[in-house]
Amino acid sequence: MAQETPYRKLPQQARGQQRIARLLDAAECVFAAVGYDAATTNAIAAQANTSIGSLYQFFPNKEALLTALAGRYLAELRDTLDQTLTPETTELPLADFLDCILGALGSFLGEHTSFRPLFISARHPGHTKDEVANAAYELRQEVVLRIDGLLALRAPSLAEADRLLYAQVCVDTVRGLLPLLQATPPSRRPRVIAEMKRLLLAYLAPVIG
Amino acid sequence: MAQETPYRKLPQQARGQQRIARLLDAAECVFAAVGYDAATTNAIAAQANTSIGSLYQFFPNKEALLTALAGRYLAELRDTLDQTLTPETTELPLADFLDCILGALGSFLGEHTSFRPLFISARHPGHTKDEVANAAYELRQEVVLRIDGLLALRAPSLAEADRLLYAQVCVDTVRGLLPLLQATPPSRRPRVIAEMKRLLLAYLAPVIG
Amino acid sequence: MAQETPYRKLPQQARGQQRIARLLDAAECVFAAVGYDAATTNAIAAQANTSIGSLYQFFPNKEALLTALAGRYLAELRDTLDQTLTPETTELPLADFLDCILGALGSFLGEHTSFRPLFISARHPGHTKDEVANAAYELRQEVVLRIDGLLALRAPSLAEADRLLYAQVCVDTVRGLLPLLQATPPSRRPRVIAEMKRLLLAYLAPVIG
Amino acid sequence: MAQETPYRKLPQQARGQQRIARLLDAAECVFAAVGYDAATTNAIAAQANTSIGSLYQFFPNKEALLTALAGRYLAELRDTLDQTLTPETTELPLADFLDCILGALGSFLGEHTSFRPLFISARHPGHTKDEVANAAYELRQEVVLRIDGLLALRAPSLAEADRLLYAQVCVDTVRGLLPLLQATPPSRRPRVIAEMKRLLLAYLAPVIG
DNA sequence: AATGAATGAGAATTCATTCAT
DNA sequence: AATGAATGAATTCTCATTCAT
Repeated sequence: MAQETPYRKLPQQARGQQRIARLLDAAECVFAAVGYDAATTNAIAAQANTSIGSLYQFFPNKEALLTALAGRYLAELRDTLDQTLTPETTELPLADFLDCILGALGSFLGEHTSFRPLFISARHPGHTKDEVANAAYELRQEVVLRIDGLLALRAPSLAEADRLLYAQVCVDTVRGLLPLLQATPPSRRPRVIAEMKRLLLAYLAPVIG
Repeated sequence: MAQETPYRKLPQQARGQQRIARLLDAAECVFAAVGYDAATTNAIAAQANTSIGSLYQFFPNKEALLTALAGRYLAELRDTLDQTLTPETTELPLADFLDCILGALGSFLGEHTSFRPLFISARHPGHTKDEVANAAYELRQEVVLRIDGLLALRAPSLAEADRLLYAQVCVDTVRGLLPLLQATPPSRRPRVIAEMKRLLLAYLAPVIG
Repeated sequence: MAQETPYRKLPQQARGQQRIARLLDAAECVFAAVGYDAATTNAIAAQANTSIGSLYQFFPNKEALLTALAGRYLAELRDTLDQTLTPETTELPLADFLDCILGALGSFLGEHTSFRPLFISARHPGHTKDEVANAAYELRQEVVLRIDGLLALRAPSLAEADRLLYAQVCVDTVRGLLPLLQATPPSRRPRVIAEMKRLLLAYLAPVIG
Repeated sequence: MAQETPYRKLPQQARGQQRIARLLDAAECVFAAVGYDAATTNAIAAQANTSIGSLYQFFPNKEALLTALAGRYLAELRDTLDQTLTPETTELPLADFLDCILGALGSFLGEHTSFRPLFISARHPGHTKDEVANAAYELRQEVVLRIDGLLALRAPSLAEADRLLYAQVCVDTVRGLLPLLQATPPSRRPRVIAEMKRLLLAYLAPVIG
């Protein structure tokens, strides 16, 4: 889970920091537009208003952009979760607790559109080189661990293995339903979200107090 | 849903029929090994022990291989579902009913390992050219419609729109959980499957008799 | 100028003769539609409602189709010229004589649309493999020799070399002007043809009685 | 007549400018040797001592090379015509006037051997994608317009439409005769050129003062 | 550091021609 | 003879990555 830093060199100067941020913004934009495979490093450099040479000054290869982008998402995701999922959340009734979690995730997804493919993408066993899926896995695991932590507070008597399983099932269920949510016209999305909550509530209620 | 036949020409000779099958087998194999994007038509031809020219005699391009493969899966899937999901299934208690459905899908997935990526792959809004996701969508919709049909028999009083939504939620939930199942070591898979069933049962019980 | 017969084998049976004719018709059609280079032998076979195998039964390669087609044109051209350019033509005033020649060539071109590219195409020195240009050259030479023959009757005192040069200049001039004629909207074509005649008349009058 | 610049990107570095020139030289050479259709981009890159990647860095496709080459010819042609066809030329007797024009064109053709195929090539109606013919058309039209302009000075009383037609007839006549000139052994070329002049003079004398 | 030109392996696809049936 | 499947060299073009300036 711990990974080498994807950067070729950490720039000391502020200008470099900005350039990295611009490159990541560009990568986010291009990945979101055409997908990781179809994205070209030249297009990313162009989108960032830099030269391809500069891109490779900071990132050793295309995958490093993805990794760094995932890292940035991870940091932002942690921030969001830190702010919305406090230990007090644990005290809420289960339905409200779920609302909190789904709300936090939902707003994050809403604000980081290109995060969605990363969050959704599934690992295909065998495709060892599916960088997107690997990066996605790590991001989801972060959410899983958060939820696991909250469940631990809320239902201390649960066995650790069970708790982790419940958390994973919840996250993967949400992941599975996200495309349906996307494909649904906005007017009918609340209904889908309601189903999502009902599903998770029905699943968790028997095991969580 | 029905699409133009992806074949360039339907071979009149038996030899050609076999070669098409061999090419599809090869495509299945290569797609499963490295994914659609990374798969090369040359690799597929080689895997099929044919020349690249023969491949293009029957398939106008790489996408056609995927489409044809999805078509073959669809036909086989229909067969499997026809055999395992009879109207009588409807009479079973909900838990057994779910066992049937999940069992059918599970055995199909088990026998067609490279079908899984297709079944799992999600559409990323915006990537209009994501052929895998598009093909996957059609395959899943077939399952959705089957389940919808069964639900109609089982709970005739349900509104059609609700029924379809329930079916979609179930299928996408399973889709979401499949990677978890894959990533779980075989010894612990029964537990995951049990959770899957519990999840779906808890979701459906309140709305299905 | 004499060339090997382009046919792989001269079919004894009438059926084969017909098939050859059909193939040449098809080649004419396809060459006219997309040009020699872009024409594919498969397209020609398809247009002829035959199999590619049959095509190669009669023609050893693509060039042979062109050669045979040129041969057929040559025969037809000779027929046309035989009928329209009789020795009596020689007796006419020069203007009427030119009318005859241009009329004969014009009607032939009108009836054999795909003959035009062949007639027009120029040899590019150096492109030794420009089959179209080579075939075209032979066709034009036939016309040159005819005109030369007529000039010999009409102006017996001319030196042979001069006569041939005059004939060649006339033919190449017409060849040069044909694209202009084609590009001119039909309503204005008579004007272009009139210029063509004026040009040739002004050229020949001083040297031909 | 003005067309989009065929270049993919205008190189900012001097090195790139040189490389473009080298690539165009190579294209000129290869086109001249085997013709546009048979020329391969790899051969052009090799001839230019560059990698195929560099070629595509500057030219998006093979046609762009032709277009750029035609553009270069056009610029050079304009220069040549500017220098040789001054308004004073108009004052000369018609025979000398023709000498000037043919001389200018002749020397240009002599110095740019691979320009000839471009200048000669005819549009075949229907072959919409005949890039060579299209490029050739533009080059010839430049000459036509130049001659038209000179005729306007020389014979101001001519109707514009007539003038343009005369100019076109002259250019296409020359175009038609060029292959004959090429095919003639050098020793006899002056004779052919003399005929060419006699032809044009006889054509123009009645209409131009 | 920054730029962007240079590289070339590798991808998809075509098509003339051969050959098994 | 007829059919059409099989072949594979050849072609155009891409793009991750390196390197000279």
